[in-house]
Order: sequence, then C-alpha cells, then structure tokens
Amino acid sequence: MPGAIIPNLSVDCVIFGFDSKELNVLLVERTLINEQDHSVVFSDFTLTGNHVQAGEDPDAAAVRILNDLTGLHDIYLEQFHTFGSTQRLLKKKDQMWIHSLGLNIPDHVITVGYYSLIDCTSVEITNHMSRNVRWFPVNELPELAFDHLNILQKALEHLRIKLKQEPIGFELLSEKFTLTQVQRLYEAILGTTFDPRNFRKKLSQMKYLIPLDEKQTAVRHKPAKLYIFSRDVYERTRKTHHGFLI
Amino acid sequence: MPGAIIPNLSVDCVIFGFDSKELNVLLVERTLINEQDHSVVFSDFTLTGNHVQAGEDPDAAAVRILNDLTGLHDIYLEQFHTFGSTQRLLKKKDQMWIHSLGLNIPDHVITVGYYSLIDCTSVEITNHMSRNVRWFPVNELPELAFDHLNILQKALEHLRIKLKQEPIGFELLSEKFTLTQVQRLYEAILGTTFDPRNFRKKLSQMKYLIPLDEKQTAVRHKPAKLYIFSRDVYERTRKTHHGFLI
DNA sequence: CCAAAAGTGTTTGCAATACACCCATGC
DNA sequence: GCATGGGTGTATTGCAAACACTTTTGG
Repeated sequence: MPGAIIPNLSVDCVIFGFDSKELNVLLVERTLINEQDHSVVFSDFTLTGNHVQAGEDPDAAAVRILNDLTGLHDIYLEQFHTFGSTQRLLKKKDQMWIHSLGLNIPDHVITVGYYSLIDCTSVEITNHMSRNVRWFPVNELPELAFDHLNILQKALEHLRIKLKQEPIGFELLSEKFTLTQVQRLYEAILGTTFDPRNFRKKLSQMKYLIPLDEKQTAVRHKPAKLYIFSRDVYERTRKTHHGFLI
Repeated sequence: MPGAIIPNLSVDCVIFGFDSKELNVLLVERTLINEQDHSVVFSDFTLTGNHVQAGEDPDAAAVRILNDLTGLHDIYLEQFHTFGSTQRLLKKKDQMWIHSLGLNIPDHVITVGYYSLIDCTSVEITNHMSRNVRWFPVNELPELAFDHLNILQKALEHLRIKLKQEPIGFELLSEKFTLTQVQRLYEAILGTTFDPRNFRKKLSQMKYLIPLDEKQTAVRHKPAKLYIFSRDVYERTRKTHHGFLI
C-alpha cells in the first residue's frame, strides 16, 4: 500500500537556528477559524511534523518533513527522544483542531522527536504553502500546540548536552564565521557568558578551527578574522571528554 | 479495542546487570525447530521486547516487558533511541522465524529502545515461562537476532555517556556496596582501569556516598567498609559538568 | 604465615579562572 | 574623533595523574 501512513506514529522536528544573537526555533502558525462567523477561535504555533509512511524509516521521514518546510537538504538532524504519552493530543484545543479539520488522527499517536541545526540566514522563509512560518527566540516562545513545548524543551536539553561534547555548533553558523560568533553561539545555547580571553584561548587549541586569509567587510569596527570548521581535522584530533567523577 | 496492538510499533529492553566483575546483558534464547524432523534449524538470542498496545505509553510498555521477564518493579529504565530501519527484520533467519511461527508481524516495525540497570544478584533467573534466559558479559555476546546487536551497542554507548554525567551506576549495585565495587563497575562499563588512590580520592569528595558502621563479612581478606548512595544528598549537592570546549 | 584485597599521601604539571587595556574600521 | 566590537597576556589556583607500601582478615 504505497503512500499509506502508520496512523499511530509521527515525527516532529525542532528546527534550531542562530542569528548571531539568539537561538531561535522555527514554528508554524495554527489558526482555527469558526466556520459560521469566520472568527478566530484560537491561534498558536506548532513544530513541524507529519505521519510516518508505511515502509518509511523515521529518519527518512524527518528528512522529508524538514525539506518540505525549508527546502533544505543535507542538514544536521538528530533523533533525541520518542514521546508516547497517552495524553499528548487530548487537550481541548487540540481535539477541537483535529475534529474541526476532519483529520484522521487517532487519540494516541507516538512521535519521534528530531532536532536540526541550521544557519538562520540560509533559510528563505516564504510563508510556505500559505503557512505562516516564523523564527522565535527560545526565550520568547508563543503558545504551543499539543505537547510541543515539552518536546522543544527536551530538544534543548539534548542540544545543550551534545554541544558540550561535540562540535555541532558550527552547523548553526555560516561556513565562514568569526570567533566572537562562536562565543555568542555557546553563550546563547548554554545561557551563560564567557570571558573572551579565556574562551579564545580554548578555541585556539582546537586545531580544527582553520583561520582564513580573510576578514569581515562592511563592519563599522575592527574587522574580525574569519574561520572555517574542518570536520576532517576534528575527527583526527578528537579526544574523549569526561564529566562527573571521571 | 482493548488489548489490540499497534502492529508497527514495539519496545525492546536492554537489561544490564553487574556481578562485581563484568557488565552483563540478559538475553532470551530463540531456537527454530524444523517441524518435520525436529532438528534445530538455528539457535540464537534476542533482547526482550514486545509490541506496544493501543493506548499504551511506550514507557509503560517497557515497564511491563521488563516485569514480564524479571518479575521486578521500580527499576531504572531509560529510553535511549528509536530504531526504524526498513531492513531491521528482513534478515533471512529472522523472516524464517517470523513465518514459521505464524507471527503476525509486519515487515517494518519501529522499535523504541530502553535500557535498564539492575543488580544481577537481585534477579532469580528461573528459565521463565519455559524461555531460556541467560546473562552474557557484554564482551562475550552470542549471536543476536534481528538488529539487536545494533540496539545493544547503542544502549552501551548511551550508558557510557550517562554514567559519566550522572550517578546511575549505583542502580547496578546492591544497596550496600564497597568502594572497590564502585571502581570495578566504572572500569567494566568504561573499559578502562583506574588508580585506586585517585579513584577513592574522587569518591571521597562525593558527599552522597554515605559510609555505614558496617563491614564486609566472610571475606578472606581485609573486610571493606560498606556504603550506601543517597540520592537525596546528590540532588542537593550536584554540580553541572562540562566536557568539550567548556 | 600466606594469600588476597583494603586502604592510604605526596609531588608534579596542566588547565581553568580572573582580570584591563589597545586596535582597526565606518560613520 | 568617536563608537563599536576585535583582539591580546599574566598570575593564581585547583584538579588530575603518577606512584608503593602497610593493614586486616580467613584459611
């Protein structure tokens, strides 16, 4: 049965982006209109997600869903948790939404959560397919549908842990970046500040940050040197990191 | 529809246990018998798993599955990854197994992976319900069914990372334990060795390890002091740990 | 008394922290 | 020339690593 869906299984993507200042999430507006008087019953936002198709790997579904919304390929995607609470779709608003649209969604859907990291500036948000799509800073979220706040928070937790263990932050920057951008990125995601001298000292030990013979242009201050990240050098020089107790 | 299953969704549990020497996994034998001549077609081992029931939270399914096999309640369980490859049940042996038993299993089943930590000595392995159930050291695994080797390896990776960040190791020891047991546990899971002086120095800083006025008995060497783990003290004294870059 | 594991201190080097000023550019 | 962010060095402290011998018990 081609194109059939697995009714009880979906994938949701938390799309993180960085704009040189804040960590953002890409959200899709959901507005329920009263059929009679065309008034707005409610309006809120959702992550992007969809059902998994029969015979489709959820990893592939996540790639598809991400591409549907952003048009991007080859972006960083990480599965972080599967959410299966029996209550996750049963809030009043969510049931109204599902019924009023005549959607064929069972009461209990298990969803596999992925997060992706993209450079905000690389996405053209074109209010895609008449959907209102917007970036929101993770600290100024609108009201979210279903259990999407929960999913988003868990994604953030995982991102923070992962960021401390692997150099995934560069996925959020454009190919060439400055060291200050790296610092701002870490500060935004981890919610702290770092001393620039100490932070740069650390960065300068990372051999996979490769300085270019190139500087920022058109900035009204001392232009910063640009760097690229070499995954290749990283793989060759990585060390294991420890935390608790060891 | 009570008792109905979600045909495309299952849960698998990797049950880790520690026996003061090695890290072990609890596996269930799977033997395919030729109906004609009663010869053994093949014999290998599986993790314990089952389908998720309609309206059942996968977390609850994992608890159920674990209890079915071990009879234990209230044990440490952690969801670590969801496996959805379209190929995961399609190996020849696995298809033979499924068809010969007339099992109603679709070709594509997505499974949510959990691992649990138990004290080996607390489980009575009673070849439960005529199933042959055995502990295997993680370094001496038998042949595994389906993609269960893959699932097990991923569980181990997650366990290693988690062990370095949180004091979950005590779930694998009995309530009272010696510091050397803690060291052996960390060595077994992480596959290294530690200097006992440095390791104990570290442990002695952990205020949540509470010494008892009690020692080992019936050992033919200097008896070691016994300790208990206090989650309560841990929660009050935990610090955040860092790795890579910070 | 022997075997087996428990238990204990000191030194050394490296990595984390704290801290303040000059530089290059666009307007 | 001034506002803006870029870029740099040193001193101190705390943590990690290396390393060898004595103690207590059961048999």
